[in-house]
Amino acid sequence: MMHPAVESVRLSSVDLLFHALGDATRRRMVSHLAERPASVSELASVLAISKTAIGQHLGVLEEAKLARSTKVGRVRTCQFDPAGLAPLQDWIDYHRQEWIERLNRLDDLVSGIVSEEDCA
Amino acid sequence: MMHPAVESVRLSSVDLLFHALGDATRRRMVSHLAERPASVSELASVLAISKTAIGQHLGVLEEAKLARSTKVGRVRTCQFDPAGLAPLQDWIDYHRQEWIERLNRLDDLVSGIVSEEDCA
DNA sequence: GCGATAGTGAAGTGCGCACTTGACAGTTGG
DNA sequence: CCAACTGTCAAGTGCGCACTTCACTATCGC
Repeated sequence: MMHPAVESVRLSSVDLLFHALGDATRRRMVSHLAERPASVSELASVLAISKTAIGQHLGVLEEAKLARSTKVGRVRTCQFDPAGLAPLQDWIDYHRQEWIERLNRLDDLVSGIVSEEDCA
Repeated sequence: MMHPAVESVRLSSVDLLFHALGDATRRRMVSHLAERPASVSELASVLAISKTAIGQHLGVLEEAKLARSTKVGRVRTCQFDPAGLAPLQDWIDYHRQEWIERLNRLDDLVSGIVSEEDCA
């Protein structure tokens, strides 16, 4: 929905994260990397897609700070970075919290009405 | 990547959740609903998209158990359901945990090697 | 009753994006 | 040194999906 020109620049870490994990293949990739680091070829073999595709997904995961990779010799080793999940956790906490505060506001409102009734 | 026929049936709650929250508009919708319940028209006005689009997004959010809605008279009121975030939280916790265990296994391995060296 | 408002259904459109293929460069081991 | 392997780039393809428009029904306020 956003204009492409707007979307291409300055995407928040939350946007990057949700977009990265919104794809089932990338989620499987993360799950695999959480168990152990892996090369591009290994991931391609496990997930049954081309090495090119793995490279593209890896780019997205790295942009979202969910993975890092280093190339030594001809093999690039990818690893999961759990710290990248933090903004996602923050988003969840924020919305849970906002919900709780909303309930509190309702409680205050209700109890206010009740006490008024008590006075009357 | 998955075959359509496979994808259409039996999607896990995690899949539904990440797909639902993978869209920026639906995330804004959730954020708004976390503050207060809203009607379809109100959401359409706030997010500046058609009421039809809101209805479609609402369907996705309800399928993911992130929102509920009830229609009284001609107005449908939508509300956020924070409990729906649980599987997402579980997913995060699981991957954090798996990472920690991986580190522990590495520690064991390293200390094992070190003690062998000590013996030699 | 009537005009205005709230929502739903069907049908279409455009584009982003996951994925492929094919060609290529760098690395390794026998 | 050559055959096999690892990864990357460029260029395409197909399809899912967010969104729209139009038409229609149901409900509200006056």
